[in-house]
Amino acid sequence: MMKLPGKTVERLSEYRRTLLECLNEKRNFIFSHDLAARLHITAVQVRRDLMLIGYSSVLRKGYDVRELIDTIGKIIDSEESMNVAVIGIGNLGRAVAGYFKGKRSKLNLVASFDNDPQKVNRVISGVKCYPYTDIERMIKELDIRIAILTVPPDFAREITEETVRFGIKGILNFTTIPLNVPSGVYLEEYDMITSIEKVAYFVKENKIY
Amino acid sequence: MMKLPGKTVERLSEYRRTLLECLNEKRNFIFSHDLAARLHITAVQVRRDLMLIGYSSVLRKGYDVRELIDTIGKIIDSEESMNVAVIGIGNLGRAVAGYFKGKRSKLNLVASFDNDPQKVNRVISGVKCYPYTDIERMIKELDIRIAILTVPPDFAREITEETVRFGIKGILNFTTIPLNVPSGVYLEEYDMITSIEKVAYFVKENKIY
DNA sequence: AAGCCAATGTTAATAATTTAACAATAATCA
DNA sequence: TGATTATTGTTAAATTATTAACATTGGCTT
Repeated sequence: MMKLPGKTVERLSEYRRTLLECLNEKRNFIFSHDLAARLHITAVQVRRDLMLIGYSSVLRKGYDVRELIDTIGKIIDSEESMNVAVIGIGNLGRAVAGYFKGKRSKLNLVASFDNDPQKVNRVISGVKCYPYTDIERMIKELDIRIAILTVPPDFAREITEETVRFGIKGILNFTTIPLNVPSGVYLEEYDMITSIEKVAYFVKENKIY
Repeated sequence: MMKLPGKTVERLSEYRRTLLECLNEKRNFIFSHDLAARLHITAVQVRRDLMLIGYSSVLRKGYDVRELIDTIGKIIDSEESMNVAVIGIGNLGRAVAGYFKGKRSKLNLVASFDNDPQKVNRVISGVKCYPYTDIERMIKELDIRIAILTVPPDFAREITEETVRFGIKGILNFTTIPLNVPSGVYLEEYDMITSIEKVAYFVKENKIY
């Protein structure tokens, strides 16, 4: 399987999320245009993405929800499950940890890290919290591949450098500090202020006050 | 000023954030390639975006940091400040509220909403929390234009319908439920699971275990 | 002060992404 | 059963976004 465009990967994740909702609703089949409508995109987009991953429905009663969930999993999930840690278990860190609960998928949240003595060595939002001094040991012991960074900005660069040195291969950075990582490490950054400012801009431009 | 592409708006927000960091570092001028490097994009991208907003540096000693911050503000901020509310003041809601603290900009977080009796009528992360029953009154009284949605998924659709009915013009949806809003209301959605799955996918594809 | 250098603004080219168009085909129904 | 409809997979076109190319210009050097 050729490497997919990032945009397509994102949508596949969204398709799966939506399909799982369908299962909840006891819907076993879904048309491309239904799936599209739920995600505010076009049916062509859906069909094209599924084409890219080589999925065919055969039936004309829409896609088999369960089957498609599986197919998407085969593409975007890793063979065995991958371990994840949240670094900085403040409000955002706990929110992230909460999102993992009850979520299927091959991603296991196996640890969090923080320095607050109130938190260290306790289970918070379902994950054990370790002190930063244990980070090297735990990354190796638990085979952690992905770090979700929710630390205060001042601390972001330092901790990133460490996690990378200790073997982390992917970072999702929620801090406001842009990071630099060596090649071979995948970095995804998200700044919620940017999203809010974007909303504000388009609200302003609509001028429907 | 013509309406800008969403991508450019996002980058402008990021430019400003970076420029504010520059001020912290007592840097008063910055070259396009410096700014670009900090954000992992190209210098051409920066120059092109600035061209779009009609900014010229005149100097060849880089952009005047303060001036550029102002210019970006003139483009992406609204004339008077715009009021924002966080709906659902759980972990994620508190994290969002925390991000607002110490942030300049024309966006004021003026309220949060929740139904937990532990939270209602108290100040949490710097904002007063109101019960959902007050939502109509407060949106109008405080002239709230933007809602940041951080409620449990089951509640997302219902509360969205209400906020829109009561006059909200922009929604940033952090829940896992895709929303539908009438035209005239701007909707931005972000699902952190998608980001994490994207990271996992590219880690897997790199295959540098 | 003349000439070089470095950085900019802008147009043109390229690449990526989305959308449109349409042929193919299973399901439906007269 | 045969025609019709609805939906799919896929190629081609259009759009959007990024990058390259380059002329311009202020500053610096000698």
